[in-house]
Amino acid sequence: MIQLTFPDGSIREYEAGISGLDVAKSISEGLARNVLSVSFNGQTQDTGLPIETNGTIVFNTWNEDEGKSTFWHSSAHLFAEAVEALYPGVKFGIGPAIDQGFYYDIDLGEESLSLDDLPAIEKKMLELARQKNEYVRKEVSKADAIKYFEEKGDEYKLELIDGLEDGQITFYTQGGFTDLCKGPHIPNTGSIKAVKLLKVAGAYWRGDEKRKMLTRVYGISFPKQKELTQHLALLEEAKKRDHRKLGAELELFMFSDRVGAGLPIWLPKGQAIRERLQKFLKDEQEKRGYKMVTTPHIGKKELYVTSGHYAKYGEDSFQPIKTPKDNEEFLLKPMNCPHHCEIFNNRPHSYKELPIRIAEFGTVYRYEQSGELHGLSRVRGFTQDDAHIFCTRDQLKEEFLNVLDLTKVVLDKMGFYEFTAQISLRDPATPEKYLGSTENWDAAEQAIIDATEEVGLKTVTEIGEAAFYGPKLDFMIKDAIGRSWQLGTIQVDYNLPERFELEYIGSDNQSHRPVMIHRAPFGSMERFMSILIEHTAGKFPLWLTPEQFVVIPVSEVFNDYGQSVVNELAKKDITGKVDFRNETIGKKIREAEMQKIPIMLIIGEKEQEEKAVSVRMQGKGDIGSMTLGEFVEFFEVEKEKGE
RNA sequence: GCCGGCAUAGCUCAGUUGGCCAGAGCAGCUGAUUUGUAAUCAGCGGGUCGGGGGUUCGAAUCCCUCUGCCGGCUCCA
Repeated sequence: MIQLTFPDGSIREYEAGISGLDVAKSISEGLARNVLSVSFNGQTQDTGLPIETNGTIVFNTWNEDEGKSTFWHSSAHLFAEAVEALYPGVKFGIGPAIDQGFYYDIDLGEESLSLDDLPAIEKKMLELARQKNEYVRKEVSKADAIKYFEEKGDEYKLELIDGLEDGQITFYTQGGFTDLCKGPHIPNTGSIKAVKLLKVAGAYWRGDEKRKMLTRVYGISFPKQKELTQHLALLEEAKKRDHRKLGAELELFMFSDRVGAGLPIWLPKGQAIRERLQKFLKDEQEKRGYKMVTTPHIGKKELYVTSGHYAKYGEDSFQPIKTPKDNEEFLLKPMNCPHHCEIFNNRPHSYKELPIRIAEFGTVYRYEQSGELHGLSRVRGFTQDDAHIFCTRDQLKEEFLNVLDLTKVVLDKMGFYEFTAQISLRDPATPEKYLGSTENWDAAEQAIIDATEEVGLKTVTEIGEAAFYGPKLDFMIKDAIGRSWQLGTIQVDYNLPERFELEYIGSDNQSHRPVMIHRAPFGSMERFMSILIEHTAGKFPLWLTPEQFVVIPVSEVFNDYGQSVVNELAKKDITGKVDFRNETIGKKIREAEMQKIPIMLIIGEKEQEEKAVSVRMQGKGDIGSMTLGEFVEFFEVEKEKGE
């Protein structure tokens, strides 16, 4: 007999060799029907596999991430089966589950796939799913595995097998399709009730741009049709919120082919928001001892040779600008930090001055590959809400906490209440990728870990994601429709102080090297705006929105009163304008609604007599009439709500 | 950069297998209308069919090339 511990802590006894499915059955029929895979001692496996020893067992159903992942992985196999049935002779790369669904890479040979071909594959998948074919696991020897795929002529699977150890190779077969796969899989195809293939795209074999481009098909599947419908509705919603669409509609920013790809141009309304964001951050930073600076947009090439960026990125950057006579070379600045290091170097520093916090909304230029450009979230010219903190090693943790606090204030203000922090550490296996001593790296990584623990931040740790000069902490936020984005970043750097020979005089009258922290709570104004637009769907909170209200007179007779309302409100720092156009009020309201102006003030004879306004809120409709004084109070309350 | 797709008026889109002066709605302009909570009516103007080259008696439509955009891949100091 073996003892199995369940998630609730209870323990039950079973015969050794019992399958996960039978354990589930012993609990309830419903569970047995819904279990997709089991996690035994933290290892996910098929429900049909025997359990031989004592341990903990977790049942993964659709409600668990593990369950979804198993379900989607099995769906990828079903997809491959359908593709093979419709396109005989194709070869397969890999087909994993991802966050939202699955994909499979296919070598179609002479064939090609377009979006129009997908419905036929979906249909085939559902047809095969209804056969309720079991996913049958089989352990095979390496020799047999090679033999199978040699006969099939699938060099991709052979290459995968090449990297596996004999004795650890398994095949899974469902219906007429067999795949190299370590599993686990759901019991049978019958639970896959709804399928949608979403995208066709190219993907390099093994992510290597020198190797063959395969056709990747992305899809998602569900145990219920209703869930697919909901998912598609969510995708629809995301499309509506697309910042590129809203940015154009609300006239926040634009691009111009003549100016160049990836070079955003901020229009007056976008700029108004941008300035309010910057003012907010500047005020918060001033409270925390930051000093603003301005540095030029270009710098001598040697500056970046010194910083190490030239060696690392020089080839892939905008190339140097040359002066006409002396042939000096200048680079568009890709970063602000070398300039800020020179500010630190401007004069000697005592330990008593530290930490020194230098902030700049610094516009930088980076050559992003043409295929990378995407709205405001990936551009070639952008403004970082940058700052560099120069401190002693002993101050590192406290400064880190200070930055964490600032970041939290910023996220709260913006309405991002759900976030995690990702700690990116170096990969000890590839030390050649990193600059600086092991000792310094250890200390920096420890400072980040300690600080996040001290404030009880929810964190995930990623090995190998560190920057080349130091470990970092990135904030991952969840937006209003549940998507994750990476926002601000905090990075510890021992490297630049070394390269720029930064020094301060300690209490011992000796020279010491300061530590540097790079940080940007927004990340960049451009990227942050893109996320904010999609998070709010263009309905910015009152304190941020470029036009807080519009006055709509019912006829031009009341234009003068309308202007006096605007003037009165301007005194209270409430900004808006009168819509003087000769249009019906229905039309003016419609346009204000579509422009997402939060407040419409309709005025006519009654309002003029009573020094009042009739208030309509965007998306909510008419909320009644109030005097101007009452409106100012109402506005302040609404503004607080939005914060 | 790579693979695939797309590019018609300011915007959203029609334009059948190459064939008369390339269309619609919205926006714009002019005029009428003076409006009470999501589109008032009428008239008018507007397009080198993304740029360049080619095939053809004839190209928005077919081919090449450049630019830009979209979906991915790779990359992201």
